[in-house]
Amino acid sequence: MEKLSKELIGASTIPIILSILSKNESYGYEIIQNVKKISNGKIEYGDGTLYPVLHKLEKKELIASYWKISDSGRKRKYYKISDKGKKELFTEKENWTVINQIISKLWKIETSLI
Amino acid sequence: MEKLSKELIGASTIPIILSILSKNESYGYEIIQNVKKISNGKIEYGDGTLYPVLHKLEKKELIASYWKISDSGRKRKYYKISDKGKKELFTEKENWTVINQIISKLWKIETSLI
DNA sequence: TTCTATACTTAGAACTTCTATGTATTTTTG
DNA sequence: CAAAAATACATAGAAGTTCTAAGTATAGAA
Repeated sequence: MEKLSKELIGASTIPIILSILSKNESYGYEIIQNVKKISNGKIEYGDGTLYPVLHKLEKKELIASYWKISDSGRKRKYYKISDKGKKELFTEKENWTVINQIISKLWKIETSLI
Repeated sequence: MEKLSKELIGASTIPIILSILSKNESYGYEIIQNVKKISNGKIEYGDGTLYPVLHKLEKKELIASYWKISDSGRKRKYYKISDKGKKELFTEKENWTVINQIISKLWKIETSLI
């Protein structure tokens, strides 16, 4: 199985990021690694792709950030989900469920005709 | 439940159109009505949205078109899925399944932590 | 005869993400 | 110790997308 299509990646990026942040605070680089791992390499965000998305989410106040110095002395920008972000995530989940139902309905009918 | 997000609509448009055309030949206006019905009004393509997508799919040779005059005398441009389009639909289904697994995995973990 | 529904087209606006490039530090390897 | 690789973030501009809006045209209903 190959990489996923751009459209699907695009549609899933925000719900995925919000989901990850709803479990633990995290920072850009770690999110990229995490998503790669979870998806078995099928989703690999470029850093130039993810960071602008994080900035956008912060601007919309769905997440908030703060700088932290790690033990190694490395600077990391941590992101945390906000209440608004949690609500948004809930809505995104509902949407995803609905579209899945529509699509699986279509595909079931079709399969039965083949 | 409201209308779906643009991103999800965008990601699902091509698989949905190809699915519909894999069952029956159809034309733009009918596809719009059909999707509206199947989705209980949650997906309502504007005509200015759907037609360019059909043109794009035709240019990529995933579908082919021909004009037909209906009994009423009205001109309709019918679209038919091609072999290439069927392959594409298959790939899209695989992609959709994969992303669903990734996402539902994320959401399951999260739910169990709440 | 006027309005609504049917039917298609396309230019341009608006919005996205992705590529490419830049900066900087820490860790690993030779 | 020096070089290379990994870690970490930022952003301008390219490229691609869909959506809005406006236009054309005909059939049927009121």
